[in-house]
Amino acid sequence: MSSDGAADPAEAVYAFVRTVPRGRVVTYGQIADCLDSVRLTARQVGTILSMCPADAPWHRVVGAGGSTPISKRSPAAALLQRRLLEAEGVAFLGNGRVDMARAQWVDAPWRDE
DNA sequence: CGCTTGACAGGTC
DNA sequence: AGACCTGCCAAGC
Repeated sequence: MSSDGAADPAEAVYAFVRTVPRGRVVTYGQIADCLDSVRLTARQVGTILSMCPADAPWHRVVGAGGSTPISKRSPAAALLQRRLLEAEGVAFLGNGRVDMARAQWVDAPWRDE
């Protein structure tokens, strides 16, 4: 129905986070790296996610290292995120960080380490 | 058209 | 270990 369709980077981000399975998280940079089709940067992902609609599991998106930068803007949002993630079975570290080693979801085109 | 801002990332001090 | 700087790139004014 629209001529643009996939030209909307925001929709690509929402679509990506929707593909994240329950109990798994992704980082802003990871999204930007996988969505190279829309040439996004980690910053844009965050900005877009800030407008995130209710149908996008934004709580599965965390910063690098499993931190939640939203905590400075909205501590309530960070708490909600942690709540939702814990409810999904995501492992948390003692300092309020996600256990990336276990919860970070890796898509196919992940480079060799 | 250009400066400012921004849910980031990584490095340095 | 916390504070500060740069790079990235797009959207807003």
